[in-house]
Amino acid sequence: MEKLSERLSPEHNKTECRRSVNAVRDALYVLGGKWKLPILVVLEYGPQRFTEVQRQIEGITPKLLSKELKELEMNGFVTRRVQPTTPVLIEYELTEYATSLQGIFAALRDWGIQHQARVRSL
Amino acid sequence: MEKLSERLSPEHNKTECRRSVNAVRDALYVLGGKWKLPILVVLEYGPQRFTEVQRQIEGITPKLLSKELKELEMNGFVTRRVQPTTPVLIEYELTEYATSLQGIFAALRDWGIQHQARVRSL
DNA sequence: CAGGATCCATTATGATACTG
DNA sequence: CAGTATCATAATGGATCCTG
Repeated sequence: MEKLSERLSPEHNKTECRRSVNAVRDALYVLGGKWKLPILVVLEYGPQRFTEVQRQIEGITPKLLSKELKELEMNGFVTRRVQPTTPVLIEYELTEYATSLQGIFAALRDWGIQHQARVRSL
Repeated sequence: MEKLSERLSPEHNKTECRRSVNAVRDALYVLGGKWKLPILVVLEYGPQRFTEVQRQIEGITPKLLSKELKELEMNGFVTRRVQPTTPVLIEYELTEYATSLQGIFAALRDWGIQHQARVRSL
């Protein structure tokens, strides 16, 4: 891939660089932290209950899962739906807006798989 | 895009889900924290000195920058090069392996830009 | 099941100042 | 310039118990 630094003036280059950094930082602002991305990836596989999500993400405690889910809900990535059955069934699901994150999920997943292979080979 | 949950059995689905979560988690393990990705994005624009990097990432302190750079170096993403000029010139640059992260950078940057536009429109 | 409350330990991050 | 040292706070984690 062509390096940006080879085709742009130094000044333009820095401006571009900051723009990128700010975009990435804004993305990380809402997706940052240890658990948000893993939680979203789990929910990508369909609506799931609290305990289901907890089981898929080994290591997370209910306290943290609860907190992260609330933040994701506030940021419009997740919906908490209560099914009025008996007993009540509570499911978390991705919002329409969250589907815009698929590119990020895919990139992280693909790289993670490559990286796992690399680490094993060392 | 087709939903994974619509074409796979529930069991296979869960296995796949965990695989994805683990891949993402392993990626986040080396890229996690508040500053690693921003630092790598800056260095994508060419080798740069400590202070240069610091200026591009507003808010980072030298302590954190130093710590993060060391970790990135240990993980094989960054090289610290000392030019034997007078005075000495120290530059940080991405390694070959770090270029495998371009997909992640691009995904985060693109989404971040979209997200900025969305936030502004609210 | 779906969490909330509490208490404590460990990290992570931050502000400021300082050095070779 | 390229960091280090010191001090402080915030975020996160772990254990345990509790409730509608």
